[in-house]
Parts: sequence; C-alpha cells; structure tokens
Amino acid sequence: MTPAAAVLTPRADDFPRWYQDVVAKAQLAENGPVRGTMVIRPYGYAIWELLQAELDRRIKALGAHNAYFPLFIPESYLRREAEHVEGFSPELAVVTHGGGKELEEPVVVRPTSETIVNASFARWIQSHRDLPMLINQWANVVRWELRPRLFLRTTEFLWQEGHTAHATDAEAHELARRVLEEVYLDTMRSVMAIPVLTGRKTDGERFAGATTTWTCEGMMGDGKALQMATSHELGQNFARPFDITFSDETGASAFVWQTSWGASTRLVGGLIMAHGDDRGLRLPPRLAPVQVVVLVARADPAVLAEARRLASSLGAAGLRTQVDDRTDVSFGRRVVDWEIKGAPVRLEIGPRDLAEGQAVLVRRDAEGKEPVSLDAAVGTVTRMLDDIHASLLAAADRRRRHDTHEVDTIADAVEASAGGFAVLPALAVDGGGERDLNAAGVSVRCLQRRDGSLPERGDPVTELVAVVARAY
RNA sequence: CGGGGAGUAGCGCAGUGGUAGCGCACCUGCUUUGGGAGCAGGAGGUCGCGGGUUCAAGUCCCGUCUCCCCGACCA
Repeated sequence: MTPAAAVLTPRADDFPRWYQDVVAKAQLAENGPVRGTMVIRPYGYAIWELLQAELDRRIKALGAHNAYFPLFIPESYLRREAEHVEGFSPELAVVTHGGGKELEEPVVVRPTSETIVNASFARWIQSHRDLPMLINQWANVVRWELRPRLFLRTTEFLWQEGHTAHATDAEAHELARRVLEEVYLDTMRSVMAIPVLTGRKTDGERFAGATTTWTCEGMMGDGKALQMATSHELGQNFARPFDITFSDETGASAFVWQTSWGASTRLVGGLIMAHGDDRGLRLPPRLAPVQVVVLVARADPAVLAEARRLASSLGAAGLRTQVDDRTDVSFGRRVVDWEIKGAPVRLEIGPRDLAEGQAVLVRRDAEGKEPVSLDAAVGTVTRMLDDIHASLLAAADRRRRHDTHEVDTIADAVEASAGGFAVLPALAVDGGGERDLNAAGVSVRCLQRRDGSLPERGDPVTELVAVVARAY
C-alpha cells in the first residue's frame, strides 16, 4: 500500500473526489466565501504565472499588444449584438447601485470584453493603415455559475482575451486559425504536454456572437473532454453595431472583420486532470514551480552543505530548484508532499550518499530510483526534465488514441463516450443527431477533417468527422 | 420554483432529554528521521440564528437563514 493511497481518493474510485483532493492537498486553490469564487494559493498561482508567461510570449510573437479595459461595462453595450447578449444574460453579474445610490443605467461585470473593446476600436481605427489591430488583455471575468468546480468552472476566473480587427474576412480567418495553432495548440503540446484535438465548433456550441468558433479539446484522465481554448471569427457582427469602419486604399468606407480568442485558469484544471495519478499531481517540467527538489534525508551539517551546493549549481544551470531541509518533518512525509505537488524530479541526499559522492535521483513520472554522481547531477537532471516532458506527452497521447473509438451511429457514439472520445461522420450529428447526443449527456466537441486537420470553408460536410464526448 | 439532505473545534465527523466528544491538523517537550514516526502533555466550542416546551435542550416543537444533491429552467 503506497502512503499516498491514505491521502488521496484513488482516481478509479471517484475521479471528481480525487480532483478535489489534489487541488486541496497540493495547496493549489480553495473556495472563496461567495459560491463559485476561488482563492488561488501561491503554489497554484505559480503554475498559472508560468503558463501565463508562455502564452503571453506567443501572443506577442503574433504581433499583439497588451492593453487593459474596464471591469464595468454599460449594460447597453452588451445589448448591441443580439446573439451575444442572449448568450450571456443568464450568467451576468449586474451592478445596480454605486456610491449609495441606484444607478441610472446598470453596469455589468464583464463576462468577456468584445463590446467594450470594440467601442474603443471604433475610435482607434480610421484607415486601412491602422489595420490589422491586434490587442490582448489579461483580466478577470465573471460568469455566474450554478455548478462551480475549482479551476474548471468558477464564477470569477482569470484569462487572456485577444481582440483583433482586419481589413478582410480572409485575414481574420487566417489569424483565428494561427492563434489556435501557434499560441494554443503549441502551448498545450510543448508546455503543458497535452495532445489536444483542434477543430471547429458546431453552430450549437459556437460562441455567442461569432460566425465560427475554433477549439482545442483535451482528453482528461477519466476520458472526458475539456475545452481548453477557443478562437472565434466574429465576421462583422460587432463591427456593424459598434460602427468600426475604415477607409480602404480607394477611399471607400468598409466595416472591419474581427476575431477574439481566450484561454483561462481552467487550463490549470486541465493540467491536473490530464497528467495526475493516484499519487497526485504530475507537472510537466516547464510549468513546475519547483522542477527539482533536493531532499535532505537526515539532519547532518555535511549533508546539508552538500545539498545546498548541489541546489546552487542546479539553479545556476537555470533549473527551478528548492532544498527541502525540513528535517523536523519525517522523510516519508516530505516525499509524499512533493509527489502530491508533482515536482518532476527529486534528488535525495543523506550521509550514505555523501560517502559515495552521489545522490539518489527519482523522477515523478516513473517508478524506481537511480544513483547519480554529484558531478554529473546537473547534466543528468537537465536531460531528464526534457525526457519527462516527452514521456508525459507520449503517455497522454497513447491514452487519447486508446480511448478514442470510431463509430458510425449516434447510439454507438453515446456508448463509446462512456470511456473516451467517439469519432463519427459529421453528417450523423447534423440536425437531430446532435440533439440526441446532448440528451444523452454527450456533446460534439469539434468537427475535423478525416485526418484530424482543420476543416476549410469549402469542405463538404460529407468529408468531415465529428469528435464527440462527455465534457466538463 | 419542486423534492431530498446537512449546519457541532481549522478540516472531516459522532453524539436518540442529564458533565460537548473522536480522527486529522495545531502548540510544548522528549525520542525519532533513507517512503505520511512514537510517547507524554496542551490549547481550541455563542452546537447556524431566534423563540418555545422542560427541573434540565446539541438532542423535542415552531420559525428563520445558509449550504449541498436531484429535478425543472437555460445552453
């Protein structure tokens, strides 16, 4: 019996309970006093900051600039786009009083910022020389949730939202897809080690106000899907009501074509559920606040000195390193702590190791330990971190393939969705098929080409497949 | 909105009218420390709130508030 079994509910017993246990025991987050709100604890926030930095770098590489727009939005702004307000009104938080008086016009707490950003775009954009305009903001948003779950669905969450304006439909289309692949898909694979599917949402699943929604869908440890990021083509749906026009090269006035796209703290939940095991979190090295923990086995001055020297050279090599010298806490307790927290690599060092000029190297994603000489430790650990990323990704990919089943009918798709994804001809979910799926608790996650690539606009539905699953 | 549960120590819970408890966590000391250590001592409570019955209420009655689950609504 592994000690961790006494700490966490095994995943097979009760996956949601396991998830809650990990979030609590790894000290990632806890519930806030208002239902649906979340306190993100320092360790959880450190993961988010690392992820944020990766996304931010890629967003800026697209040519986008960060800005900040207000939390409060005039209610009238939301009403300007019919589908948009209809989609969001059930989950709006509305402020009716301020300064001790009832407001003449209520303000809503942003559920997303299309409207208020576009009110600025209308002023900022005059000429085709102002285009394309690529703006991103990091912010909190509020969507009143009835069934909240930490990180996955909270009433208030943190995210980035990109908003762009272009001279042509084709340009907006291309940008929405570049964001999906160059920002989101790439971050998920090469930072989060999660092999997501990409595709187009059905009309029923599309963002309120968008003409097309593109999505990244990940498979969690229980076979359910998680929508991990979306990128929308807005057409001219907002340009018209907000009057965002520009003079083109010929001097003619035209409405801009737009996109918007976002990824949130939900990704942290996805990270937990995609890689975690019965011993806790397993963090991909690029998102691990502590990549290497140097664990002092016994309270011994010589051991402690060596541990610190080792940590210092690991740190100098650019690895996020922490010495655990809490020798007033038992060794076993500290090992379990770091396993729950998902630190990718442990280096254990005690008097016996010191005598041999070595440390004991343990990787979180595999069984077994091996000695490593102190001289070689930095190089070995550095290589091992890359290898851990690769094997987490490979394992997740293997599981996704294994739990994805090709089927032909809605009934078979529902059955297959009990333990993973089902792929069936897109024609089958056209019209009534999607309703039947939804009635069974299964949803269309995305539409793809048969080879898994993104559909093009001209693709006939007969050439596409639908990926369906139960989802968070 | 309908139905069903639950509010007792930081967390999880027991307590069927008679001194408010247990596990974990916390504090102190000693012994420990290579996979959640042991022993001893200690601190911590308006039992959700208000009223009532009773010699006596965490427990029974009435009211009220909050939270959770299922359904409905919504998507």
